[in-house]
Amino acid sequence: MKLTPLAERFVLHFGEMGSRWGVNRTVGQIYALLYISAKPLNADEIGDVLEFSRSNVGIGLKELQAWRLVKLVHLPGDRRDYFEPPKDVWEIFRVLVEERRRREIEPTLSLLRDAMLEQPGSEEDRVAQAKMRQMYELIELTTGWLDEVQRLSPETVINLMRMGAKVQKLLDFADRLKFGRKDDGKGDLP
Amino acid sequence: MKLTPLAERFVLHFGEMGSRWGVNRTVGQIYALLYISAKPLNADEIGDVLEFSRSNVGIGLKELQAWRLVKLVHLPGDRRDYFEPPKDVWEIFRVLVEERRRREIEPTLSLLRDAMLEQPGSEEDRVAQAKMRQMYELIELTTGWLDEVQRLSPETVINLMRMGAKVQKLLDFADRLKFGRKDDGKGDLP
DNA sequence: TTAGAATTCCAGTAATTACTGGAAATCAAA
DNA sequence: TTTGATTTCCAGTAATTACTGGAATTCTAA
Repeated sequence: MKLTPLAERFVLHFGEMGSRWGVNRTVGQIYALLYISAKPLNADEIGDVLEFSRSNVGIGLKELQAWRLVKLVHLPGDRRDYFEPPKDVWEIFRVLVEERRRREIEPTLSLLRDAMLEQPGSEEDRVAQAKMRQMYELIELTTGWLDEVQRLSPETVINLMRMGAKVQKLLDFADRLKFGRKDDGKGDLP
Repeated sequence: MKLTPLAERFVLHFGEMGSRWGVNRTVGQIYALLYISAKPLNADEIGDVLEFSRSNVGIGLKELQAWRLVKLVHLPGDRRDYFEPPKDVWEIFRVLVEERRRREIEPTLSLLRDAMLEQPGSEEDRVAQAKMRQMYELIELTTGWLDEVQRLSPETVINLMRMGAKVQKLLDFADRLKFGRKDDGKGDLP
């Protein structure tokens, strides 16, 4: 089996991009192939199309499962493992955010927490701890916000995003109405 | 010169984390060192503390400059190049978001745009194009929103983040007031 | 329980990426 | 200019990471 030129370009691109995210070329290509595939694929089909060894495909699929970017499914009357990505692109986005956070952010937060608790042994340590605290607070704020956003429905998030910076103006407006002020000097709705 | 245990832990951690972002251990360590340092450092000092060869430090610093994560500064009466990160942690955050977008997102958007314009050669191509369009729309929405947020002041962004999901409720509230409705069935402020 | 099909593991090898030391180039002050 | 200090470039080498094919294991249906 062979890829159409369109599919091939997509697959190769994700192979290259994979290396910029913590996954290798193989893994990127396998994911891209599954993403645009009309139906779930098994390891043999993937290896056949991408010309990877059977083992290499196996390893790649295991890594994608660890990322929760592909799911194992079974087809009736077929013992082999088939794989497909989550149906909804928002679901994929959510999983990506969660996994990156778990792998990259949480260990850093934990290190920063420990480091901040330590008794500084010198003036340099005191400066270093202050910088670490700044970083910690920024990450805490951002991830806390992400947590809250993830609780909203995709539709709500889409709406909020479509509003963009208008949110701030609307909030000013609501604020004024709520507290019955005439004008707070911060401008108005368009 | 030698690092305090506190600084060393931080530096080593960022070395490991570097590999999960597209930079190598060396680059991660150099950045971490500069970040917690009380004053700008030159290449010799960095190589001395981290025990890297002079060239290796040079390459690492060049990469960090390409990421705009460190700035070149000069000290009066000293010809050597000194380096320091942007002062404000929010500035660092902004730069990181921008650079990752430029390197990882823009090339993908460009590929997707091209691919979507092509005449599908088969049913598979049509399916693939539909998936690509979904991905494209999600990325467009998200990056467009990011653009708008980046125009706000850090203080405003901090405030919005602190509000978290309350934003949605406040917006419903503003919406109702604005259009003079008694109740739209979507709930109320707490 | 067994045969056959599929998956996982593993050791050796290939490919890639990172690092070093020295040589060349650049730069600023004299 | 020239000199001395500093930075950049480069080729060879080391280290890491990825890949392969086969062997061992697991699993299911008969």
